[in-house]
Amino acid sequence: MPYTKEHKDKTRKKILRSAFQLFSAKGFDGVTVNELMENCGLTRGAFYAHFSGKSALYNESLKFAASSSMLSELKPSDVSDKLWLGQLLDGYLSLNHVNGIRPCPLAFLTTDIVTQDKETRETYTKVYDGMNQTIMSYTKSFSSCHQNEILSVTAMIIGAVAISRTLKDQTTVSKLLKSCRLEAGKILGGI
Amino acid sequence: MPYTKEHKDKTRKKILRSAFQLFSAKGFDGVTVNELMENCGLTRGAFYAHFSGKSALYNESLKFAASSSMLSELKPSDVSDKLWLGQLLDGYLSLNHVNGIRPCPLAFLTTDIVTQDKETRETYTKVYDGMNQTIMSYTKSFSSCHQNEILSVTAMIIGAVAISRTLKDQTTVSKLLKSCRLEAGKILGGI
DNA sequence: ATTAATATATGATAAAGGTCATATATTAAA
DNA sequence: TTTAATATATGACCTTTATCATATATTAAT
Repeated sequence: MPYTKEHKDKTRKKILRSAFQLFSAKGFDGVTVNELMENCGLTRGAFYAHFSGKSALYNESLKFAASSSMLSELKPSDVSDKLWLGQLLDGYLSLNHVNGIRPCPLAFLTTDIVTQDKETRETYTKVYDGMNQTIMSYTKSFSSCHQNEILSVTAMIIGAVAISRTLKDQTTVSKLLKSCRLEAGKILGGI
Repeated sequence: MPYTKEHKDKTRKKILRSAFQLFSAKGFDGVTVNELMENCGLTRGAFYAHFSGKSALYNESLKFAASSSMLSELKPSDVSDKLWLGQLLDGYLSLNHVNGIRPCPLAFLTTDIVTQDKETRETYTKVYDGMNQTIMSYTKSFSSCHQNEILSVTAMIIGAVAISRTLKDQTTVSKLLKSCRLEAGKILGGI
């Protein structure tokens, strides 16, 4: 028996992390299996011992990213829902996020998803539903919280980050992020 | 002198239209010069008589799409700014739009833009600025109109359309669009 | 009808990239 | 230290595709 059981799992995770980083930065077609593997110190040959193909990897990396995302982080028990939600908005609408620190797949892969296979699109939909659920669950405790408000805030902040990535001028980006932070806070009942 | 002078220009426009339709549906890498040209009844060889390459075409098709977009349409003089803005929001946040009738490049190409060349990104930025300008100019006449509100509404409706395209379930999409229509109207001063 | 200018088509090229067959390297267990 | 199981690397294949050189087709003007 070669290698420990954890070794393969670690490599798999390393590939997933690397994959999401690259996919979110360059899109499905912008990433080659070659660079992906070299990015984690391996060569392309090893790839097919871990995943059935590039499409399958994309889907898995999306799941992986969602589970390790900002929004999946669990709230410390000594922080109020309202405060926590405010912090989530702050983090989501930050320059760090736009510049690729723990990017949200919903905002970074949006357009790319449309051309992916059924499985991947279903994953994306689940992640999207999850985001709405998360925001709703925190909002409920301090606001009347209509569905309209949740859905529109989600669209706004995903849109804000997606657009921000296309803009070069950081001042413009900051203005956009700040504006959305403010208006999103208002919609959710004054955060 | 073969062909009329208009002929080349017509072909060019035909290519641009075809290009934007395809690029917005499948992204830069998802479209081949071959299919693009066959889509307008020509073959790939003819392409290089009109554009210097695929990247240049992408940029040009983006400009073309912006100029023929919903939001560039000029308001009939007998319609109030407020009413017109409401109609713009209705059209933008409609199933027709999501399904590709005169798609807005801002919402359909968002992620794709990040990996394009400098010129294309600059074009995209201009189109984005233009959208904010347009919405602001209509809003000014009936509302105090802070920049925060404009920027957040733009992000919201672009986000809404971009997300809608990723979702298969039309009921979910309708709910999302309706929600954003409502909240965007509120933010802009009750439309 | 002929011609000249130009649009379009065809064929070729070269590079890129996903995938797989096969060879090599690694290491836990005997 | 040997071995067996498995991870990784290498080489090759085949397809796809952007681009360009060259050939052909088209048509306004003569």
